[in-house]
Amino acid sequence: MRKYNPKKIEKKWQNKWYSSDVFKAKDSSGSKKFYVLVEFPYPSGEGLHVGHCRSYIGLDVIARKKRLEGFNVLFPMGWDAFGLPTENYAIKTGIHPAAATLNNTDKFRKQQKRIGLSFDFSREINTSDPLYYKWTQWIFIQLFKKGLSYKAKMDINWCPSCKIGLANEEVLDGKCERCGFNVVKKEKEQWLIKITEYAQRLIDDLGLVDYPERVKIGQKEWIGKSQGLEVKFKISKTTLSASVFTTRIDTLFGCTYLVLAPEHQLIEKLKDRIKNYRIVKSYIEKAKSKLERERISEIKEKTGVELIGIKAVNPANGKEIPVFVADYVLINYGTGAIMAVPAHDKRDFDFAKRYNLSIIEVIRDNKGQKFDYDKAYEGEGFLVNSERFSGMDSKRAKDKIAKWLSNKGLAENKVYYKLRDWIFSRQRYWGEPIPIIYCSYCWEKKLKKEKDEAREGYDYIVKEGIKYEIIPVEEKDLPLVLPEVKEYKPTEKGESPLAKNKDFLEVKCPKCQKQAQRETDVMPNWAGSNWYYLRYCDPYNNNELAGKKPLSYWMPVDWYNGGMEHTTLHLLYSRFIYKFLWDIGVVPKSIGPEPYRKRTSHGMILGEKMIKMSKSKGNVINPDEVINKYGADALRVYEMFIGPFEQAAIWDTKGIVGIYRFLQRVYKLPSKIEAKDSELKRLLHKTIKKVSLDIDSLKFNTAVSALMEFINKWHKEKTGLDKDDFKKFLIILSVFAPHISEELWEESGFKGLCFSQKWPKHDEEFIREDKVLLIVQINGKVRDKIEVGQDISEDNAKETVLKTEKVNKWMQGKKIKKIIFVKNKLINIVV
RNA sequence: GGGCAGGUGGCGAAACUGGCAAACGCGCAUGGUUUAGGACCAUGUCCUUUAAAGGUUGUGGGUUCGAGUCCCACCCUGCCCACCA
Repeated sequence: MRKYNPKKIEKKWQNKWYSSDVFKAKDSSGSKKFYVLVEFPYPSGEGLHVGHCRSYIGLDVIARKKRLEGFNVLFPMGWDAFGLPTENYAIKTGIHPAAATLNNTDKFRKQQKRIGLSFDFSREINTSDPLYYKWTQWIFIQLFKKGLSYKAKMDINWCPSCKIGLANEEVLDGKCERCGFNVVKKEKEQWLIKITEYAQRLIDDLGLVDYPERVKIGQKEWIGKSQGLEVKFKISKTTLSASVFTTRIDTLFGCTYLVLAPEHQLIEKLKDRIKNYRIVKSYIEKAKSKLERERISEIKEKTGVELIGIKAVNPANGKEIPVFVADYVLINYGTGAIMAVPAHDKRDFDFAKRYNLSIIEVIRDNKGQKFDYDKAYEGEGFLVNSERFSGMDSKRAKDKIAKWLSNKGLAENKVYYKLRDWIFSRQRYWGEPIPIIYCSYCWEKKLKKEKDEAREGYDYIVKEGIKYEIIPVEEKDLPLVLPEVKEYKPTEKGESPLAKNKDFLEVKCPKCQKQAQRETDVMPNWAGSNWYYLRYCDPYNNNELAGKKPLSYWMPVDWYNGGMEHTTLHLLYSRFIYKFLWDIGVVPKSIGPEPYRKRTSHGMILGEKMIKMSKSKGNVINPDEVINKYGADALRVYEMFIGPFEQAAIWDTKGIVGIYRFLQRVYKLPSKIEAKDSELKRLLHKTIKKVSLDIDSLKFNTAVSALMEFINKWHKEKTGLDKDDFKKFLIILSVFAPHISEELWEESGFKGLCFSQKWPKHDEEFIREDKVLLIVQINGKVRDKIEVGQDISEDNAKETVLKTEKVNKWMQGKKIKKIIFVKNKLINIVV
């Protein structure tokens, strides 16, 4: 009796594959290329878990199928190795992050090979390798040279526990994403990247790519474009004015007060005229020091202080209105000031109610329902109480009022984005050192004119009263290697541990050779991961980020799959960096302005009761355990069978048993090759058709079930398949279960590897059925099913059906009103 | 508060442009095989009912010869974002 022994089979084939070059992508090839990319993992100490595998296996199926279809496939793997967990591990254990990383990547690679993934490991990259991050630093320098990176003092989210500045996206609910500590505000000098400059293009070019609609929506929402009007409100008895941004200029007549953000500069300018300045000042101080957490929890409780002695003028009607400072207005969106229309904005309404401010209805909904002063009406409608605009439709009023104000020079069209510049500094150790040098001598040498034109943050910085010129490291001196340090912890002041390393900190200025200082911040995780797919095209190039020739051949990425959680930020950042590199000609123009042609996202794999798998909950499933028990093929097929690829799925180890049974059944079949049976042949061709279509549309689960149905049928039949058809079956099976397929291929005496055959095509001739099952309905209810010839005519069908016993029984004493006939499917008699 | 995804057996899930609801798998039940367990094989398994028949896709309505699928209203779950003017 044959026994299915996955351990033996899998080891054997993995040895063959990984010691040969079957998975290697060839840079020059006559055939068409196909670039399949999966997000590279952060090599944590825990190793791979079954969630990673879902993406790898799914795209491995795609990659293998594309190869069988004759494409020259690039399917690479690498490591996103910089990052906090490894650094925290170093702080705890004293083990150098590089050593830990080496350990972890070895582990990951080994695990991936145990699954039989067809990655081209000869192109493996590692973001913490100086030969790689040389180019990450190089990109930063190019950004700097184009004025797209700058240093600015800003309030950052500071985690007092991790002693690290956090990006907005790392703050969840006012707490540090990693340690859960409450985040506070802290002013720090940070490097920023001007992604905002690309906002419009990042929206527009979404039209060029094949992403799921929800991903496109996510990107657009994050960029948050809004088109509106910037309107000037004069401050009474002064020459000053406050600009506000609004998308609802049609509500202008309902504006009954103005609100400034606490950080608004106008307050300082009006200092002497504000009668209650002390109270205002203390409100501002309090607002500024508020923790993120408090601000969020106080959304419903809007607070503010009136600037007594100050009035603004509503440009619509010349009326004087009060001015407030309140922290529900944000300094970093729009102009940092708003015109408040309490009748038609919920936030303004809440505020006006609290401080007893007047509320004037100016928009009435189209049903003409009167405003009830109970809550704001935010919809559109027609104008009331708006002088000569009253009665006008709100859409038309927008244009009219905008024109009227523009002609008076009081307003202009404006577009704002929610997207902010990207904070690119981390006061940490385990990251790419930012290749910047600060030289005070160079600054002093500058001509007065140059100094006048210089911008802080772009050309110079000020540190403890001294000005320094910002000078990028010379490109020939890259990589700027991350030095050894004694301690990996940030300093008490919250500086990078690099600041304590004198050999690193002190450097000769590349311009004047005098004593200068290095930047000690490092880059965030994103830095290495937003251009890695370019490096795979040419991973060993030491003169360029990647050569033009391999880039032109391989790019763009044809299919990129990754986690749902990366579909906004990682995707946006990497699209931006790509566009920049494309603009400066590093990436050939011919590739086009987008890096990824198609993006898909796999769903998460959850533990029991829909709980996320995590180390702390102890419910992480390690693929090794599964492989030890059932084999890699079973793991692969199970992960594809578990549910729709793009939806979350619940892991159930018991479910693998069914897959194991299926594979076992497959293994025992070969004795049945020989005889011919047209029914089985027909099913095979149907199966080929379904599996081909399903894989292309990411429906792996139904593709697997089609394979099962075929095997079940074969298992029951007394007869088998001929050799050619058996080959076809093995080939379509091999993308899911490559080891067992290869073994059976060899055992059957077929030539070459199953891996390098041709993907079979189904033959419609074989699929065609002579007879079809016609559903017979009476009044839409199924009453009978009869077998009729393919393509039977309507008249024939009627005649046949009306003769049958069952139909006659149901028809007794009833008249036919109508008959609906759907060819080869159904006939419905309406009585 | 906004956006997105989803709601179908005991469970994971199928159902192409409206046309046999529950394919495939797990689990369960009965029988066979086995020293026993496991494994394997066979049969059955949405609900009510012996059957005939009827009912059933979160709830309520609508369109249609016909609705899990389309339209309207509502309820629930998950994820993401959140004072963005």
